[in-house]
Amino acid sequence: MCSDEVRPEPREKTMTQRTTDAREEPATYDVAATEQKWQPVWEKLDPFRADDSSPREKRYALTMFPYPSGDLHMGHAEVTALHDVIARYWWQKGYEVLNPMGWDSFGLPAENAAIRNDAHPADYTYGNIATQLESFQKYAVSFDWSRRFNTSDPSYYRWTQWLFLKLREQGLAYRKNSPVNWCPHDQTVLANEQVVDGACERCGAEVTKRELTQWYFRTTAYAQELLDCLDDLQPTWPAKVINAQRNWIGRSEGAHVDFVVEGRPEPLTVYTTRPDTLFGATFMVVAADAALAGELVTDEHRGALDDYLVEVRKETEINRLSTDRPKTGVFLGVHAVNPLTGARIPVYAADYVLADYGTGAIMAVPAQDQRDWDFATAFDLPIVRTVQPPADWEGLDTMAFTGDGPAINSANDEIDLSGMGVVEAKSTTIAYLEAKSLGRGTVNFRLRDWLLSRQRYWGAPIPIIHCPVDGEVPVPEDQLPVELPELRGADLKPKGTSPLGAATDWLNVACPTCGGPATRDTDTMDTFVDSSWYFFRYVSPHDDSQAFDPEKARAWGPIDLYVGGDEHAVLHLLYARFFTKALRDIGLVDWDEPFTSYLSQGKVINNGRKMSKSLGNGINLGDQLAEFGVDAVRLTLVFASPPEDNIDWADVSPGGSLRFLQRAWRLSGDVTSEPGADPATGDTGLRKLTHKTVHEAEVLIEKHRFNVMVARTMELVNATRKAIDSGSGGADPAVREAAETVAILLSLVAPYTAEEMWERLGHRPTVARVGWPVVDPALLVEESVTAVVQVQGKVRARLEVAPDITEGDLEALAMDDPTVVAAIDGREVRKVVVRAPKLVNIVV
RNA sequence: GCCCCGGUAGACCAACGGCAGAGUCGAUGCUCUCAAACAGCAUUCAGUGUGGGUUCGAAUCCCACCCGGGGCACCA
Repeated sequence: MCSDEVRPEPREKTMTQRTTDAREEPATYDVAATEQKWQPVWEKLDPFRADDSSPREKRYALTMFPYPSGDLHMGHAEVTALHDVIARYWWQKGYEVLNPMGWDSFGLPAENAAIRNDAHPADYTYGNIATQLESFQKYAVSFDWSRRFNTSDPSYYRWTQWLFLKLREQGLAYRKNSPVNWCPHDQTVLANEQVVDGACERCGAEVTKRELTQWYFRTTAYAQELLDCLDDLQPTWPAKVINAQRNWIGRSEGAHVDFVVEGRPEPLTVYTTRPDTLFGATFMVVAADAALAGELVTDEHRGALDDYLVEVRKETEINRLSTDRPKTGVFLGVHAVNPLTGARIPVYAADYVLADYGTGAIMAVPAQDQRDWDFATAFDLPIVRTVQPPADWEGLDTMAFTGDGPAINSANDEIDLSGMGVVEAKSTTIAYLEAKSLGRGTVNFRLRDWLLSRQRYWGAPIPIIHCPVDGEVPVPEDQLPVELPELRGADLKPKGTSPLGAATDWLNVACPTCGGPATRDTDTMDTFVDSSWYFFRYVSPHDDSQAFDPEKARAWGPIDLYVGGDEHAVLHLLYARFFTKALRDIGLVDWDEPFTSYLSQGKVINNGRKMSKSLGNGINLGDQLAEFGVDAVRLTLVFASPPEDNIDWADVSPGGSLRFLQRAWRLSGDVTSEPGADPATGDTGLRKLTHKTVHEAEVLIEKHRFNVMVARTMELVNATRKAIDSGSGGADPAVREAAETVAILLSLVAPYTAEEMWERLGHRPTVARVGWPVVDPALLVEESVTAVVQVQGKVRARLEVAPDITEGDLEALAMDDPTVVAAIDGREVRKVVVRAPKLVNIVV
């Protein structure tokens, strides 16, 4: 660290007890000793074990399970601290809470680390899991550890494989040959969701395309439902996640239009969102890398297409996505006929049209589409305006007009769109095309099927056997799991084909159908498959007869609250939603959606920047915990801001958090009444605040305003301190009630401090399960409130009035007030707005 | 370019359309101390990004713009 001099003093000074004066209570408690003291006690009490047969109402709280790369970091600390507020609150409120944790332990980092260190991915993985488990336990999150599992355990991935086969039976998993995203660094294919701005989501390498036969999940089968259900999730999911998913699914409405191609029996069908502009279609473009291009091209032009394809395949995704790149393409030597104008229009192949969207072909309308305009300009093709731009529009000779306006040049003997706006012209055209069987209105989605095979080692093998006679044969269920071959000492370096192919003993098997020689599928599944169903497994994690127990799934689920980062806004959350719907249709569950509500937490950053090795601004969680203790770090993370905001570690003060915790703890030493003392005999003012605080804390926790809940707890601590020092004193039972309430409130955020307080208050552990304080409604009622009297919106007087004062009484009182009378100054009162009991506004 | 979210004291953040300030950090001063740390007490500082509108009344609702964050994007 570079700033040693300005850092807080070492631990002994800030954290140990002060024992200078034997008569005085110690001013602070020893954080490290407290942590060591309570961990074994809690382990023995096991207070967070979820009981399937409990009669209490059930709640399922889930936080994203970690990938085991090294020890826990600030991000884990934040998400679990926030999540634990809710989970512990639910326990206190009397629910039976399922709050499980495990590890998402398949994946590339383990494999890459193994390659670097000449070790085995399993060693790296299980070593890190042990480290993280220990850290989690010290961090005192209310997880039910009896339910933990790892996705890389054969007892888990057996069921990942089984579910794959179930989806395949339903036609939801299939293999096809297609141009796919290829990461040249990791030497594997990637799903669409894993390509970010043309680069590999994991390693950042520029993605290229390859033509490969791969396994897919048919996510598009649920495109509409995935979109529709977002409406139901809207109130309980963050807007940004809903928005991201909507954009990703990308529904659009338009039409399929059939074009007759000269010398070809079947039509060339295009998808367009602007059927109203069909009169302006002056040429057509098919995706250069689509099979269609090869089918359409004449022999004369085939050479040119092949040359062009070589160029196209060389382009990286990043270049291809650049919109200011000049348009390129080749003429295919064929013509089609515009069904409305009868014009003969040329057909081109170009790389600005995508093979896997719509039909892989478009009608080009240069006057109303900028991309088509650019192509038409480059290839000197005709441009016909069919929407009239406004008179003062300056793009008339230079660009496409995509706005609304009256249709022009849009009439033939049978249909006349002239003067219609875009919306009307669209529906009129679609109706005409449908009547003439030339096309039909249709809906299209941007969402693609999920490419799930990976050419890497550390994942669940795809349970398929390829037989020269029987083709794709599923591995029989009783032979699951298909275990990963050990391949210890083998070369796992990415070679573009799966390392599993090298395990010949494993590879070669008898075909389950015909018994002849066959080979296993050598690809492994994307690790997002593992995490798409893990929340089901937690309901019956040790069941070796089924993936999960449907009865228990019904009893616990769906998940009441899911907490995680928004880097998974589309990836994991969309896949998990897809899996849930697929499993529902298979009949395994009755949930439509897995996550009833979702809390997306911000990131922990430092000095305005993301923490990173290269910037050297990383904050090490272990160091923070050693310096300030678990509770202070947790409190800091919860208190810093609303959960969804980023936390800049440079803006917060774990030292301040520790000081607050010590202040709170000190209350427990100053309480001199006995446990069970009747608070009703105590100071009413403090009691009112205590009950109000509990009441507000409930509302705030349910609204996920944890930072404000902590602020309210701080207020209660301050008021209790004041009561002890200069109020009713430490013997007042109301002070005990307040201190005990503080301990319970803190049990959600600072479990060690809360437990220590609870013990000093004369109770036995654990404070985490004593139950939420019962609010006495009588104590929430104020005897008097301050009413504000405004004249012309300016505050002129304050009146102490009864909370149930009538509007008439309040108005009379206000009009009698001398300062108000002075402010009115004899002017005519035009209007009096009364909002009893809080406000009167007099307008003159 | 299209779509979401946000902008309040020096910093982090609060405020059912009704007194802009709950809490924390920082700074400053004081008390305690031989001195310091710890602790305690007190003080400090914004009129809510900008401009309009609705309203008796706007940080809050509406419109436009600016700035920041995020999603989508050669998706026809």
